[in-house]
Amino acid sequence: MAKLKKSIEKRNALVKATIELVNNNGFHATPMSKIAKMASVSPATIYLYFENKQDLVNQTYVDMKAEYTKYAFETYKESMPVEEGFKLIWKRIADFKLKECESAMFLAQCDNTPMIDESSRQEGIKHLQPLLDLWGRGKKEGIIKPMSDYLLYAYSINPLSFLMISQKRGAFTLDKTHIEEAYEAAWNSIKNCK
Amino acid sequence: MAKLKKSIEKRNALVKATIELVNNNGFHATPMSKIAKMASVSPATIYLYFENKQDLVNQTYVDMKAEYTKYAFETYKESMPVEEGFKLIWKRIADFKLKECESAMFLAQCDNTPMIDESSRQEGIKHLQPLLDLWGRGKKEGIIKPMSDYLLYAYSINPLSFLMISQKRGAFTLDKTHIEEAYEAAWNSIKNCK
DNA sequence: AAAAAAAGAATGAACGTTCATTTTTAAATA
DNA sequence: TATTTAAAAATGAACGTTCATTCTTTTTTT
Repeated sequence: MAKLKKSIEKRNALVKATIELVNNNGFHATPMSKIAKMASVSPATIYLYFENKQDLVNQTYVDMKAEYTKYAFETYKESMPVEEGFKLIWKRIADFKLKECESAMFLAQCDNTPMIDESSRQEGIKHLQPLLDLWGRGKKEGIIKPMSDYLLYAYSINPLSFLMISQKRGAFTLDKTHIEEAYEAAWNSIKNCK
Repeated sequence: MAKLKKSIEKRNALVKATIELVNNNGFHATPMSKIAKMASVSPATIYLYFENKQDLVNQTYVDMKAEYTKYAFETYKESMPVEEGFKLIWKRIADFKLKECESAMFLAQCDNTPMIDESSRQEGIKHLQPLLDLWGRGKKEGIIKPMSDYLLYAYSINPLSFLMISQKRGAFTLDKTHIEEAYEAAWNSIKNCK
């Protein structure tokens, strides 16, 4: 239970190394020994902080999901009008995916593979609640299409992951103009056209 | 070089087993021995058809990408008007992701991880050319927003991957109505609003 | 009967994890 | 404050296992 006292910096270094190695080589090609080396730690030390490799990846996922949503909702207030609130959150998310590109890449990889345990995945989803609440409000007010949240997410949020990955692969560069265009496309796809 | 003559059924069984195991367990947890067992073949036999594990996964990826795009463009003709052509291709893609769910899942996993060699990834991209040509035509005619192809893809095609994965995870079910809504959202996000 | 294909068993390397030991930290004592 | 001491944290080497791949033999095909 009480696994605290131990150096939080060491834990962070391990999480960071995990992200970097999994991003670049994939889960299947990131041995614990490399993670340890990159974190300047003995392989045995990893097991003081994490149960095993799966636990390390699970915790890294949940940690990053929390960081991601914390950033996304930091400046949002439930009192905001729907459109303003959505724009704000959307921009924060776009911002995060550009600035904290490593974390975002790792999340994208986890979300599209079976590498994370189902329970950790569920835990990650919980953090998105404020956005779902905002959409619920938007639907009630007739501002947002009365669609499944999955559809709303697929069209207004998820495309950013694809763009981020394309950018990371060097295929193209996501600049300010692109972000504006992307926001328009996102909003157009979920807003209720009168 | 000439690796033909050998049973094509055996090769297909290996590719199919690879897809199923990687989909369910991830690359890191699909040993060659399991692939062999599922394909009812000796582990050594795999090496008559593929150079090594990486080559097996690469070829599986390129094969599935070819199948995917063949299906997507099968009924499309370049003589079609832009909007009609897009709708047709979009529906075929949606159809493929629902019917050939296993292949589509595998492709999604490959596209979001570093598990495929860059050269195979490039080869896979080539197959999308007809869609890019259609978009080029649409932009010239002022029907489609003058955006980067990456943005067009991110908003009009890629969301289907997210929906497919959500469906596969049992989170929700993608029915006929959803597909119609999804098409509207896709078209709204890329069409040029006058 | 020769060649090609397939098989199962064998191999060596790499991996996740643990063990035995040392080093560091912090509390207790003088 | 300086010294001692016990617990906690950290380590490198070792362990047992699993894996991708190869080797040798058998089966199938031509």
